[in-house]
Amino acid sequence: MEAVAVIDFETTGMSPGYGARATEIAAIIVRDGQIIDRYQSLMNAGVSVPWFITQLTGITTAMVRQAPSARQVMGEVADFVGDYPLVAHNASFDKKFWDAELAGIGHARQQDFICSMLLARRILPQAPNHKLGTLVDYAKLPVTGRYHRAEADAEMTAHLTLYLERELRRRFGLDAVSCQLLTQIQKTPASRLGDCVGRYGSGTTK
DNA sequence: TGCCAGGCCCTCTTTAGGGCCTT
Repeated sequence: MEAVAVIDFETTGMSPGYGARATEIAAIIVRDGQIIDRYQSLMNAGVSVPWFITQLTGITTAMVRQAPSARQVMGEVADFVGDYPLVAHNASFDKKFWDAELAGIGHARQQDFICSMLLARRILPQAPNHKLGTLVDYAKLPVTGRYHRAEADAEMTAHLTLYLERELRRRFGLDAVSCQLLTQIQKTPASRLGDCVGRYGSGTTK
């Protein structure tokens, strides 16, 4: 698989359209089957952290008020990931915040998202459910820190993505898995996974 | 204080409803 940037946001709520802001972001660069670089920072968007979010994440209003500005952090992380494809667990969530926070500093996203949750639904339909924590446990992947903190969740999403890549290679005898194949698998029902791999994984089968 | 979303997927579907997943 080509290099990708696995990202995870912690936020004050579910939707930037209703005033929620990012409080923390992490980005993990994965290349040649391993993690090669990482970025993590809390960020101060000038908002308070709701009590239930602090209970969930451990991130407090005091912590974000001591953090660098959202403008600074988003500029740094955008430079860090460059034009690598972005991977996130339930990417529709992180995509909303990535686009909204970048728009806040006058930038626009320049790459596509790949969703590890949609991939897991296709490749591991037998898993008990497709929450990140359940999949980490199911695949016996390392728990790299506290759930609901950006760096730990991003790192576990990176390990999950590599596991899904290995599963595809093992199950279909592929030499390599491209981002194009992963993008197509996202759009394909689980029942047609084999057809999708046959069509878009062509040229890489053993 | 409590509330607010939305894309995807399945089915008791498609002129819809509800669960999953993210914070």
